[in-house]
Amino acid sequence: MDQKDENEPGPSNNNILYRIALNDNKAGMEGLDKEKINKIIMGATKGSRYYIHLTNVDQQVDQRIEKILQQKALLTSSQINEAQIQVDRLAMELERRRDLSRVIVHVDMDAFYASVETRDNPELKGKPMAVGTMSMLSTSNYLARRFGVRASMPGFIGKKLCPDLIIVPPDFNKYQAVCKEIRKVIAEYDPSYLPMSLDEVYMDITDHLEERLTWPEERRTYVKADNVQKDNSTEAGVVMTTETSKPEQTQCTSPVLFEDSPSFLEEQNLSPPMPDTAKLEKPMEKVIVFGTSAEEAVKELRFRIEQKTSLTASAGIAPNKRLAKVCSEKNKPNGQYTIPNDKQAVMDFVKDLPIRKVLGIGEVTEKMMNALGIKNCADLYQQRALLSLLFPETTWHNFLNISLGLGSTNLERVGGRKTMSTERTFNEISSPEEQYELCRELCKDLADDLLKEGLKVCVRVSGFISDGKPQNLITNFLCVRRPIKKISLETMDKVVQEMPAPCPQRESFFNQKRAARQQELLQSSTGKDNTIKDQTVTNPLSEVPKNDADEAKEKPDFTCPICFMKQEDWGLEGFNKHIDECLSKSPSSGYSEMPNKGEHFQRKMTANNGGHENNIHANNIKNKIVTIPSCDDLNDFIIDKNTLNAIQGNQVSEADQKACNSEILSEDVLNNIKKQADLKDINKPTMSTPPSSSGCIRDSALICPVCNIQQDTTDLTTFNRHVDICLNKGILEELKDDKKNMETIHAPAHQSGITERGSSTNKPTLRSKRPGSTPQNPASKKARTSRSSNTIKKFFK
DNA sequence: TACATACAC
DNA sequence: TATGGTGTATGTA
Repeated sequence: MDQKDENEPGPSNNNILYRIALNDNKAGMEGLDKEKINKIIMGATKGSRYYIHLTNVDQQVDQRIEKILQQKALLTSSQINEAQIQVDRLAMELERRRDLSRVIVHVDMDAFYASVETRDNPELKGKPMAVGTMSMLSTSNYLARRFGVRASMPGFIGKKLCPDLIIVPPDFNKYQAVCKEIRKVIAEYDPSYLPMSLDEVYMDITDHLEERLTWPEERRTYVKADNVQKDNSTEAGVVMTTETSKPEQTQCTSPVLFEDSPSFLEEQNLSPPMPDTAKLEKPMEKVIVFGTSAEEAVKELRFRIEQKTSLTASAGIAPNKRLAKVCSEKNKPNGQYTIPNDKQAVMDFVKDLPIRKVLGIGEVTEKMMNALGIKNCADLYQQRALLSLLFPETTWHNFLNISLGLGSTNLERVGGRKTMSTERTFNEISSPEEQYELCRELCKDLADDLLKEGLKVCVRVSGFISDGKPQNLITNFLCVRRPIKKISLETMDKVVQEMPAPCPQRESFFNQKRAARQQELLQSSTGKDNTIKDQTVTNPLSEVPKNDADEAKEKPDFTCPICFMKQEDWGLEGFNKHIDECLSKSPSSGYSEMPNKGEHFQRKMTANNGGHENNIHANNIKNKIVTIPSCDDLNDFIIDKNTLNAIQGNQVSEADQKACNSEILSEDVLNNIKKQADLKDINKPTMSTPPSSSGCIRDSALICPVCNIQQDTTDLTTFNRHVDICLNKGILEELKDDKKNMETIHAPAHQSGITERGSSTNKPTLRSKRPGSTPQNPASKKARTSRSSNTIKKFFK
């Protein structure tokens, strides 16, 4: 491939440069030397893992395209004609329902993070800067954009493009504070605005406009504030009598946004139209009267934001969210664009609109569409019948809506957050210690996040009931104990001070070994190398003996989980070989009896169970993590067994010496327990624990931590059953409440004043304490459960 | 249901 | 040296 091709990115090219090359589809990036910039980017990218990754991903997309083209080739004209009739029928129906009654505004702050940083640090003025890290830039200022530096570009490439680039680490607390100020202004125009991120909101100003018509002029009149950063005097009607502005203050275009790029904007004839009200355009004018139209109202809004924060915003005004979003990009920065509420105006606008400009059409979709000869919305409409035959219903319906310029006017946020997750990108790590360390970090982060959100985690583990199957316990215990040993202590410390030993139940090392061996036997004739050893090495969580996160740091602990012999001189290979041998010697049942050689472990379990080693069994272990919604926000989570097991595994900590049962309870529950029993004593290893008693409550009366009632039993199983019922009762009560809410809550958001969604992005809804359970999203509880379990579970796979 | 993919910011 | 983190929606096996 020659250089020329490589520097002409485009989805139709059969290379991935279009993914890598400068995406200049951003305000402030017009007229750049793309060839030069792309050469630098390519130089920094080619051959990297990232490049390889992109190549792979792109190949998959190409395959999809290939498939679609094949399907297309098979279509007959009669099929297409028939589809055309169906699709047009739907199009007519959609047209009939077109809603042109609302005035929707999308407000988008210009280079938000970068502008905030520059505003707060005058030294950055006039210099190319970006907010982010060497790995990733969140945004760049307009001067940096002239070098090709933009958001979603790694900082090190930014530095290559612009060696003087200053990279400022993000300060989200600061942005949040600014965001709050901005939203206060926005709420005056639409208390039910819909925040999408810190720097973006949708508003419906229809009601405001209606009301605005009745306002006297004073109410639409503003005076430039003396200090744009202190805008307490910019309230309409107030500032008229507060002569705070000074003659030297000129028309207030943002000192932050434009100080570094005015000439560029002039060159491009993109001088910010803001505010283009005649009076405002006179530099020395102090008093500004805004009109009553949508445009004027939005200009006023942007003016006030700028007065208050010294930051500029751009806006789009249109009959629906989709179009408003496109419009806000149109005259960025510091501009606005309007599509009147008129069908013809909408269609005219949409006709030449490149599909990629539409929210939801990304690189992949664009490439697929291009392969079908579709570039803009007119093409999209043209090909509607074909698309209906090639794509799933939801997808082609969406395409049809896009091509007709249709979109939602609903600013209600459906439900609250559905998942919470933590992830980290890391270099290849083969060391188990590092893997576990990462694992621990992730757990800790997630637990912290859960706690920050007011979610409480309740983990309950109970019962080592004698049933004659001790090996399950042993193998599972060994499997999970070490790898995840510390994590839980670190992650859950904020909930509970000390954790007794858990009894993890995830797929054991032993089981995995056995399964692998069986598979190996099955496949031995095929000659495939699918050895246990391989699995041992590739599955970090099955690498029990070599993965002791605590001990391996000092020296590897090669204690065989089958025979319990410890041999520090073994290498990994030797160790695996030994395990193979041991496994091949072990009875096919594998778990039917305590290994004779297991003295080491037996000793531990003897200690754990107060000397009742013969009663150590595990098939009755109950593991649960329930994260209970706090009284004031967010979701409930029910984390699945595997997750719990993993976390419990970490909680083992000094499990060898401690009791095998544990309870990790919510703070409230824990407090209850604390009142009833001395936790310090509870967590101390004891040799006098009755075999069936919980390690947590063995020295005190069995008082249910949920209902707080003393149980008339000393039998742990019975007790646990009771606690189970109690916990479930709680959930059932919540479900009942939800049902009640469904029946009683109907008032639309705007009827109840400022709504949650208007007040905070992070706490998405005020309408319900538990947004996921609101009538808007009755099924979300289940969904969340599944999602949350997935996200955590992934860490332990 | 679980997982993969696409997308946004 | 080096290409993020978090969340949602949707399709598919």
